[in-house]
Amino acid sequence: MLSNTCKTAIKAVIYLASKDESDEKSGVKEIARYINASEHTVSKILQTLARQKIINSIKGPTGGFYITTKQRKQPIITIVDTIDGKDLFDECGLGLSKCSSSHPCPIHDEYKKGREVIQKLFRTKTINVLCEPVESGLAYLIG
Amino acid sequence: MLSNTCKTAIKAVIYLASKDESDEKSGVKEIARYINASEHTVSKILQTLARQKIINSIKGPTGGFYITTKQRKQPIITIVDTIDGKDLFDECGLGLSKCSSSHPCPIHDEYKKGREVIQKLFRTKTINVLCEPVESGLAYLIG
DNA sequence: AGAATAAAAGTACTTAATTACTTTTAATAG
DNA sequence: CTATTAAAAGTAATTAAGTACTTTTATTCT
Repeated sequence: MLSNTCKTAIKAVIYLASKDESDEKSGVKEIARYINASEHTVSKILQTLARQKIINSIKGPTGGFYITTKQRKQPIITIVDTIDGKDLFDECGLGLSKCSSSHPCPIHDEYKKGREVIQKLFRTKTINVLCEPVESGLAYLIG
Repeated sequence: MLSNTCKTAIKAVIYLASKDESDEKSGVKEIARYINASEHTVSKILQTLARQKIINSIKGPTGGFYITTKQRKQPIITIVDTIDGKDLFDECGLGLSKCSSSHPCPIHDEYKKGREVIQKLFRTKTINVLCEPVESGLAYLIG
């Protein structure tokens, strides 16, 4: 469903959002180590997200990436849209080019039903929600 | 969700299954032209499917690919499993490695709900079902 | 049997996705 | 104001997915 890059993006954002202080900054090295991904990959992804104002970045010593309280209220779909593109949830399940609601393929409606559950999930659940189990630590999720 | 190769596979099988006669054989050229895909790609895919006995092939003149009445009763998932692999529907929606039903991530249950609608669809709908609108022709679907 | 046909199979090429490396720029601390 | 730190940005290398080409093998028809 989601690309690997997008999954890494979500993990990195979860890590940032798991910080108690809204302005606590994390370096790429630290994040990459924790989520077990390549430093280079993580920095590329976080740069992209920062450009879209989904997270923030500060250069220089004591710099790093962080996410504000307000930004934590964004739905997860903002990450997905930025990394995987906006039409991930719009295509026919079988890739039939001429399938549409007015000319549906035999599985159109049922596929749509499933897809919409997932889409709604990404639209309504916020980044905050992903950090809920933070009391018991996030290691079991993204470590 | 499905890879492009897998979508092409499904289209090719729909084309085969749209033939009235169970033993009516179609050549790669004809199939590829109809579903608007590369001949080479289509033949690779069909060879794979034939090896898995999802469809059949006969060499030589008057040869080609075909699908029996019995094979048309197979669920679509057999194609998906063969082309995209068996664990397409088993992963966590966010790619969190340690997410599981006993240690679910915050969106685990809801994501699973959506995924299972789609999975069930592929498990229960047969190849036959995809050809139901055959009376009005398949052109609007795969042409 | 020999020629012709069409899939099988193996190989090579192309493109896109992912990962790695290098240089530049901004910010801070001494 | 210089050195250091860390992200930004651009480039290059790798990997995987998809597409193209070539040779082989089985089958049928003459």
